[in-house]
Amino acid sequence: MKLPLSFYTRSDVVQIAQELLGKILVTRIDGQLSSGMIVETEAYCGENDKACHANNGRRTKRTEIMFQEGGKAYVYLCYGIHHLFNVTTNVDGLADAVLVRGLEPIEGLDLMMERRKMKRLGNKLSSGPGSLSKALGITTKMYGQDLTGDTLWIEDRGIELKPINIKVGKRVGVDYAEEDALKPWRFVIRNNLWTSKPAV
DNA sequence: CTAACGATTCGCT
DNA sequence: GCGAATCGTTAGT
Repeated sequence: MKLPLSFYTRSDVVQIAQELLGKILVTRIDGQLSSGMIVETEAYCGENDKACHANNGRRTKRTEIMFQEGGKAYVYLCYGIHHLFNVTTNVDGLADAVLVRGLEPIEGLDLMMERRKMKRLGNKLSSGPGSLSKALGITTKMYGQDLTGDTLWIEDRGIELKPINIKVGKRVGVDYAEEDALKPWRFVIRNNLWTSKPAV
């Protein structure tokens, strides 16, 4: 079943990041379905987290969506090349988000491989935030998409993870955030092939 | 208006 | 393992 708005509007973004492991991220573009299980996430908190784009009152055109009510897609371009997909959380006025960094493909394998221009299936297909966005066809056109809509959404298919199967670590690529770079806000599924590089 | 840089990936060595 | 690719956003002039 599709996750309800109430899943996203809760206040503990770190908790939500952890719960998103094992959920299914789905896109439907031009009638074509593709999906995968979320195997890696990172939490970003608007208040008190220098790694977050919206930290320190930076409410700009780009970060605006994070300040609104949760349950929307925050997509932005990184290094001029890669589209990174985030889920916004919390209530109106609080800019929290969860970055999805790894996906285990489930449906639409051919479509994903075509988008990624890969000849053979490999874990590079959708591990890493830029890669999975491209595999699912997520671009900045999806900015602000409602996750309770029918283009881009997240499902719960009853997959349950025990705490022992979840690894926790510091976030990737945020060394500039000083002391906040050390926060244990990265969650990955243990022994899953589809997580991005540095295993915690 | 201008300049600097990033929540990265890929290809080559 | 290392470096280039590449452009929107941001902050400062």
